[in-house]
Amino acid sequence: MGTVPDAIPAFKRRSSEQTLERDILAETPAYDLIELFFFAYRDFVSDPDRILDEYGFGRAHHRVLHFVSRQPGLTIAELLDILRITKQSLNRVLKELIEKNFIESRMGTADRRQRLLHATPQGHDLALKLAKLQTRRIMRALADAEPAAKEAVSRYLLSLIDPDDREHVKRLVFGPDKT
Amino acid sequence: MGTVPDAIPAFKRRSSEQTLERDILAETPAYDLIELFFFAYRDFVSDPDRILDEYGFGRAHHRVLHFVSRQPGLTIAELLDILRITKQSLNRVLKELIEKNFIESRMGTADRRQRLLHATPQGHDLALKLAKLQTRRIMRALADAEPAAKEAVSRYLLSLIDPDDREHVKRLVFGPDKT
DNA sequence: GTTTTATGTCAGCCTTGTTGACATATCTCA
DNA sequence: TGAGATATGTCAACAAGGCTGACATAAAAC
Repeated sequence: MGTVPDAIPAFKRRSSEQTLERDILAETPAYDLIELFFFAYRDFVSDPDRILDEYGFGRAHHRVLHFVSRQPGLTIAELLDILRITKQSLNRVLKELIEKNFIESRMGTADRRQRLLHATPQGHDLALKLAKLQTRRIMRALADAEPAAKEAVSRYLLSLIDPDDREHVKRLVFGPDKT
Repeated sequence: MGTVPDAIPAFKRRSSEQTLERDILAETPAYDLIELFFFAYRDFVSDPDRILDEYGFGRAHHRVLHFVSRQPGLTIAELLDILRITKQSLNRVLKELIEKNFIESRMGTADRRQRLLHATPQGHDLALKLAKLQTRRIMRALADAEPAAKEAVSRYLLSLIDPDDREHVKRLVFGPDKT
């Protein structure tokens, strides 16, 4: 089947490695991973929907609240960079989150043009509630897997991200301390 | 740090296992996996956007074309079940795909009320082009990883899906033959 | 003091989701 | 065979959350 002769076992590579190489060259579509990613993400983001509905929020609000709650003092520019939307789109949902007292916007101290965003106690509560909900799903999935799976999945997801952004995301996700 | 004494090494469990258990009990948010999933999906679905634009299509068209191309003879009902949208939403994009000759709708033979959807050659070409684009990203990510990563990632994504849907998705993704 | 930067805001448009109501053809079953 | 269920199509209205373009303000930077 492969291009490597069977005669010399030492030269025989593992089957998955052969498969990988063949797929890269032929670009055989990875339908399984494409579709599983679609279905998994669909269900993953749907968990918080019910709760958000109760507050009159949508997924856009969730994303904003999540990152502000995770990184107190986040600026508008940084948030725009994370979400990759326009400031007009951001402003619509951010305004609502501020009006309903889930997020607070403080003037920057070093640079007074900046707005430093902070979640209010109410905002942190909601963000945590939603994160726990998604964590439950993640933990259930990891419980089925080998202990090494979490590391493998993390690496894989990180490698899917645009190379230019990878360092940025690493700092964001794992903290600026970790090398 | 742990609750298990260091004195008897045999009782010491692996660190990742301890971590997992603690996180399940305390529901410590899995911020890393939550956020990596967000960033990875953001970049993953953005690849096809440019190409779709050239055809005047959006992501909704992509999803429809993908599943029809993958499963010739798919019915409207089955497609609605996969995408979890309303028939009105589906119809809008499906109509455009049919008008522009990327998808063909044939009357069912056994049940003539059904529409059996098929990608045209043009439709298959576009679907394949988009799938290859996403596959390139996936393969680059897997190339960084150990050979066992693909299996681990597949399992993880599948386990993230709602339990009720898992069998359905399995059949869809891996084919109805595989047990 | 001029220019650049960070943010806010108005107005309008697009895609893609929603609900509700109703029409048609076909199948199923008593 | 005739009543009801089913698969699909369609009209209308609406909402969320993207987008562009234009313009305003305050503060920083040079």
